[in-house]
Amino acid sequence: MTRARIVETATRLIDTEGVAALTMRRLGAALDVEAMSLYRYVNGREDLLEAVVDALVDSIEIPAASDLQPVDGWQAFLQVLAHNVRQVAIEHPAAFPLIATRHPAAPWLRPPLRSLRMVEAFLTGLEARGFSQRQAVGAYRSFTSFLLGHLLLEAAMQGAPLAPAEEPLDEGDAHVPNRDAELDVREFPTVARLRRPLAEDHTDEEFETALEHLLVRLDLENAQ
Amino acid sequence: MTRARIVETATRLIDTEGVAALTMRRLGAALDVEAMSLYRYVNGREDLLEAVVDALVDSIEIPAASDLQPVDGWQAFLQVLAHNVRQVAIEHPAAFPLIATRHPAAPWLRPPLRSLRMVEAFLTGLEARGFSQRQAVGAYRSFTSFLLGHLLLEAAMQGAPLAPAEEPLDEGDAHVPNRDAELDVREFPTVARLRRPLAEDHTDEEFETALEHLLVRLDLENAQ
DNA sequence: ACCTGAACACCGTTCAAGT
DNA sequence: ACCTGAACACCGTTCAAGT
Repeated sequence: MTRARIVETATRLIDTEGVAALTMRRLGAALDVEAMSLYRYVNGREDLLEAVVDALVDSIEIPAASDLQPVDGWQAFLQVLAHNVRQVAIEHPAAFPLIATRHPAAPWLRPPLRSLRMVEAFLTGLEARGFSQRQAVGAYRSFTSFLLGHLLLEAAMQGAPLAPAEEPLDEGDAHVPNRDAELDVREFPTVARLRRPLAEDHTDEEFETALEHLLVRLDLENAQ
Repeated sequence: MTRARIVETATRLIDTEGVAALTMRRLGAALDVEAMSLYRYVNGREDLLEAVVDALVDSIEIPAASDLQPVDGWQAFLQVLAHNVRQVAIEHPAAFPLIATRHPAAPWLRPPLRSLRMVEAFLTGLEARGFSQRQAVGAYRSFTSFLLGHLLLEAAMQGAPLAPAEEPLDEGDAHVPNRDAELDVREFPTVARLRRPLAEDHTDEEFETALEHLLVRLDLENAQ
């Protein structure tokens, strides 16, 4: 029994059954131990969640110089890093929101790159590829905002089936928000008309093109 | 006692004491009523949270034609809308993450514009200002991603003081993540060096320039 | 019609006690 | 050194009973 093992199975429990299902007692059971034993390794539930987040962030692979072609510059660095973060988000759709939601220790540790190790690697990575100090810091800000927006949306859409369909109240049936199939064409004609294009899933291209645009933007700012 | 009043005080409770403090029993007490009474108006805690989110989303002001100058086009529409969403996020820093985290009813209801009314207004607003169907849908996607990333980061940074400082474990003191003041210069030299620029708060300009860039990008895509 | 008391199952957490 | 039983305070939720 180690803290690492606890964090591991906690992460798995979250990913398979949702954050709400992560209970000290259930986690204990999953580890064949009583809940109270966990308090030897973990400072309560909050500390456990924090540890899960830290482990997830630490599992993001940072592209080393050897991973990239010698000709590649910062663009390749950010490209690869972005996809590595995305991979973690996709692998842990239920746990990823925790990364976004829990307040980081310092105000400049921005999710999802919210660890000192991560920030250090990011900044040195960009400075090594020609960014000035201000440019590197600015890129850290834009890059994190970009990742958070896209990946949280992606994760939220994945987790949908986990939420048990809720029954509407008996009373007030009149104003239950319309679900999927039954859409009030009178009240929302435009949504009804654009139903098809709205329903299409373009997550991959969206991420790709938004990333591309961010890189262009950074390039322009650096040239100025 | 109405559902609206319940949702209202629930929102206030969340904003002042955090989501974890929103308990059926405490909410009841805040309304001078036993917790069980709430079940007449609300289908359990989950339904209540959903209602809080819906109310927040509905409170976002959508710029009407009369709010804008006649010469203003879609750019002004998106500018004003973006700032209105941001205002709600800033007024409810603790509640805003709920908007981002809870799965919307339909996969194309993207936070933070996650209501039919909102999507309808957004799409008609853009179509009325010259967007094609595809362009309007594309803009809905980029715009929501942009808002989510920026506003969630902003909200997360605001809420920081709410989180009670956690004591590190007695054992394993060696690898407690360094907090603010005591930063290991050896291990994280670049972060230490860029300490100053990193600590600066540029939330406003960031939002402004990122929004500006998004508008430019949409303009380019529309021209193609 | 609206509120409540009592009850149940399930939490997080502490601590003295076991091995 | 590590795990546990018992206990406490606090949850969400149901339902029969009150007014």
